[in-house]
Amino acid sequence: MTVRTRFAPSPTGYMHIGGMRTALFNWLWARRNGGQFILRVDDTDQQRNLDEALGPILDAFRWLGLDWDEGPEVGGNYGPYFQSQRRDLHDAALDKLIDSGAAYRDFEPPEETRSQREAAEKEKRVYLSSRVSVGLSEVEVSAKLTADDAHVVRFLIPRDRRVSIDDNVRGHVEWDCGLMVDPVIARGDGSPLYNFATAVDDGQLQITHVIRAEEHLSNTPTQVLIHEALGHDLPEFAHIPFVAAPGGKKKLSKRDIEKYRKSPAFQKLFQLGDEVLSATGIDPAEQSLSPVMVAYYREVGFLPAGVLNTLARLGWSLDDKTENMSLQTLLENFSLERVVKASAGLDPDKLMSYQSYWMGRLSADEKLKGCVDVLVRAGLVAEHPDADMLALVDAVVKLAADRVRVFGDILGMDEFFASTESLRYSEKDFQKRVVKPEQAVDLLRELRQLLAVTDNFTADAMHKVVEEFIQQKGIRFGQVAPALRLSVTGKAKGADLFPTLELLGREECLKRIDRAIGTAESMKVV
RNA sequence: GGCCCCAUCGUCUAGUUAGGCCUAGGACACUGGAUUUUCAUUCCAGUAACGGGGGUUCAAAUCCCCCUGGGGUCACCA
Repeated sequence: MTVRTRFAPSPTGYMHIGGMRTALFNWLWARRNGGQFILRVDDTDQQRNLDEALGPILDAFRWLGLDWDEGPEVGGNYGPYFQSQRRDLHDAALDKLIDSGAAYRDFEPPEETRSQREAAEKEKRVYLSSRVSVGLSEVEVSAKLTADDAHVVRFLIPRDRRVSIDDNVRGHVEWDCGLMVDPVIARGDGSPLYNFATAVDDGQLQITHVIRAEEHLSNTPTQVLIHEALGHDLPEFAHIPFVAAPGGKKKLSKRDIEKYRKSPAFQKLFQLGDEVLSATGIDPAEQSLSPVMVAYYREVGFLPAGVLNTLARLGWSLDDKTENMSLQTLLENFSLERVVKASAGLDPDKLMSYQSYWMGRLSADEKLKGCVDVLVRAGLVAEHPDADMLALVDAVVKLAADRVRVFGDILGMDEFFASTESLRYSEKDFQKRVVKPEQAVDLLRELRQLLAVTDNFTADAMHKVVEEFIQQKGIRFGQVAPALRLSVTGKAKGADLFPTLELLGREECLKRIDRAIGTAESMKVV
């Protein structure tokens, strides 16, 4: 039998990173077994703007390179792939269940049901459906239907049974039906509810493996029972652990973003993200983007490979030592057997480590393209840059290769793209390395004269000049380099100093040094 | 609270199905050192875990029981 897996997102306007991991495992399992991966959109609730709500989800799949064999945009033989358009299927299944007596129309007022439930809770007794409507005769039921009495359809739980599954991750799990409430499977108007619609759809779509997050485990007995009543072959189940928040054990959730912002484990990621996002004109506080969403990583300049690698290693391992895995490697080795049972916290440090690894293996062309893209978005480089600009960016990227872990890091090297006037100095560092040290400004002035007259303004030549200068003065390199770097780049850290000077060019360097000297002196006077 | 799930370094994990090769391996993070005339990179080294208690056995991280702890879920949401 062909393996068929599915991912069934509700169109929420964003793709959750944990959901993406579930989707990845589904995709991997289908592809590994030469089967099909299906995207079904669970939009039972009337969606306001489907494009807006579904677009970001499909974008996330495309970005990561996960294709789907059936679903939105591509169609397929088991469609429609929007749950809202499958109503006739649900209706037919509902009729079947009612006719066979597996489900019943419940006319009990909701308030009554609720108060019974509350009473049971108060008395610490298990609540079970009253089933008063089950005793109604056919004539009574049709009378009530004709009178348009409000009702819901409930599935009749066989209370004398136990349901069990042999979960591909969790092993044998069993439930006592005698403890289960008859679940509502459809509203009075016949519109289906999740547990029911899912069973109908999974059956009709011939899904062989339901791979989903652990929080769905408690829905499983109901769905199994509905599958049975509908005469479906039961799919295999695999309940994978959910993705937890960094440093915690709780499910990673969009609602807790503000909490995450303050969490030490998340700090560095947020800081990086805030810098890149605000530089590219996105307000990070607006919450339209956060590390809970896949799009966040794309905007900050992560690589699909880095994100994919991180996701795959969250709850799964190939063996006792393999860490860096491409999608291809994952594809060749993925197995449900090696999925871990315990929930796993997303670790931003490890994410960054995988990311750096894959960034390091990226071709020069792709790296350049990614960096240019961010620079353009940040307005540091004009759209459709000319060859000179491309060459400059390329040179910067190569010069600072180790520093560009995500494309957004290139924004931290704005000194190469800023003019003398617009270059910003880190005030604190400027004080510390230029203003405060005794002779810093004097040394800088002398050095400036030397740099102004070297034959070639190359890294090597400059290196030699500075070398001779400090020997002659009897000082250490550390007494001139920091001030020089700060004057020219505005920062205390950066790529190799001399190649940086060369890249900036003599004229620009001298202007910046002059500006720095001027600024430092005016500060000293005050 | 009911039901269900889970439990190895700070974190992600290997080892648990077939008990001995485990004085518990790897990775990230952290600390120290080397290289780098700055920062970063790179390299080397180090710190660091089987939640507790009972069994079974010649032998238990691995099997059984209990406890503790953590988590998920309990809608006419999906």
